[in-house]
Amino acid sequence: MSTPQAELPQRLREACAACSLKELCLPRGLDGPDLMRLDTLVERRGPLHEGDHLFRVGDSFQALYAVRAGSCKTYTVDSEGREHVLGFHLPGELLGLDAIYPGRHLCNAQALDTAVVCVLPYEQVSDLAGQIGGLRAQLMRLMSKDIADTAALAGDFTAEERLAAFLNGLSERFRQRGYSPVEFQLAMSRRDIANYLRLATETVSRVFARFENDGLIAVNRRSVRLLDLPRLRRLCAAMTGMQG
Amino acid sequence: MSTPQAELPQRLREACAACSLKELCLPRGLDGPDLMRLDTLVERRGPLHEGDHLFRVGDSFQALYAVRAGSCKTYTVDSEGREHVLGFHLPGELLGLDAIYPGRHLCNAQALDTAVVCVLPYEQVSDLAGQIGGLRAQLMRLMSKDIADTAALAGDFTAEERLAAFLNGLSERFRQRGYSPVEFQLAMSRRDIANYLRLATETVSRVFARFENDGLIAVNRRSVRLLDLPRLRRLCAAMTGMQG
DNA sequence: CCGCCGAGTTGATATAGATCAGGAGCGATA
DNA sequence: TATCGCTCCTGATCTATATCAACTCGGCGG
Repeated sequence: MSTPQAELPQRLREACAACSLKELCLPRGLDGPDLMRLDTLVERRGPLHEGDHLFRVGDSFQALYAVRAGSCKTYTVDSEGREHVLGFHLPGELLGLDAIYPGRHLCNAQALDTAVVCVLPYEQVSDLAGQIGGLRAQLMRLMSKDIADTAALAGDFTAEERLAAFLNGLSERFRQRGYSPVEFQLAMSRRDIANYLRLATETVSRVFARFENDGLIAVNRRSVRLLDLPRLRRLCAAMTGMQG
Repeated sequence: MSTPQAELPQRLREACAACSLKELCLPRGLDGPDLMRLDTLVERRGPLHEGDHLFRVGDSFQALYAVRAGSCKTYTVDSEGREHVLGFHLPGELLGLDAIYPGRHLCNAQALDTAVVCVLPYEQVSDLAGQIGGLRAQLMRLMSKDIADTAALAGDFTAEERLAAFLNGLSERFRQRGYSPVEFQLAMSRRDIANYLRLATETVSRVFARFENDGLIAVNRRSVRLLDLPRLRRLCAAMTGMQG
């Protein structure tokens, strides 16, 4: 049933980038013709440059996006002017799921660095999902995972638990993509991390410093090395336990 | 295209209860035969009594549940023993969406009072969603809404904003179900509310008291009357703005 | 190469909300 | 009706994290 990535049609292979979109297509018995049909839907967009917006609050919802290269953040600015970062999106991850219900985007999506995305026109993907059970199942799974992840983030945890979970989550995602799970560059500023974790930037700085003092990590500006993954995992076990 | 509720087959009509499951079936061009097919999938379960569990963490995921009568909470207990309430579910609302991805339940679901639920076997519902575009679209919409709601809850807001949004959300949900949007009984304890909003129970008590002093609400134990809905809405505008 | 500017860090202080402690109301049980 | 056992409320403190303030560092333009 499973199809090695090399057999994916071209645009789709690009969209997949060793990621959740690969999951979207591969492990559920999509065969050549099915993949070809999905592939023909995919358009490429970009490159976006740092700070460019992929979509903004209020934009009509037409398509889901899969990050192909670079990274994005999604965020809102509330009526008091506070910025809330909803998520960071690495290659292969899907953007825009929250816009399906209202039919317009509820958040802004902005490139954190030079980024390329694949456009998945929603109506057509949905139609195809009607015909291909594996695609439908995988779409539901991705949305389901999004719900669980967001719920974990919504929980009541300390600054240390939250930052540990953040680093652990990034590590896991890099690992899945074939990059080092213990040494990587952060694409986002301290301010973005803080807004994501509901902390002040100063608190993020301080917890980074504390982790470094404790020998958990080595951090310099945006480059991070995880020195004690097991201990980091234990620190955030309570939080990751909610994500499955 | 739209079908008035009276035309729904019996079990489905029960499952709907003037709610999101009604949305699931009605407004998207499901006709009589389609509805009949969905109806035959629905089984009823209950009554559950206060404190009974509908499912528990780790249970194999077989079905989604729609509350038909009464109400439920979903919650987790983390490795430190802290309880996190993920949501409260009124008649018509769907439970268990977060379990699709991992194939097992990530949270516990417990009746807050005497409750009846409808069981929607997931595989069969998914198959049917493949055949009926309107059902598929509506399932996606419900999951999408769940993502947006959870993201709003995950945001960084004050105790007052959070409690105001909680009351406002309940009001809205009661209104949609044909009940009074300004006078209702809370099915959940202060402790549950606090765990849901990431506050201490004492803080919930105090904010209730403050709201009452300010003439916003009248509250006595679990009965609540909203006296100034516009002002309440303004208090939580920042938060509800994230939900669409 | 210098000087600027924004990002990040670090220290001092403030505060929202937690925790601790006690008491009041209310329903269930006998 | 008395007593237990909750849930809820209220006051007194405590604390994790925010806020305010100053400084450092590294990159970039001129």
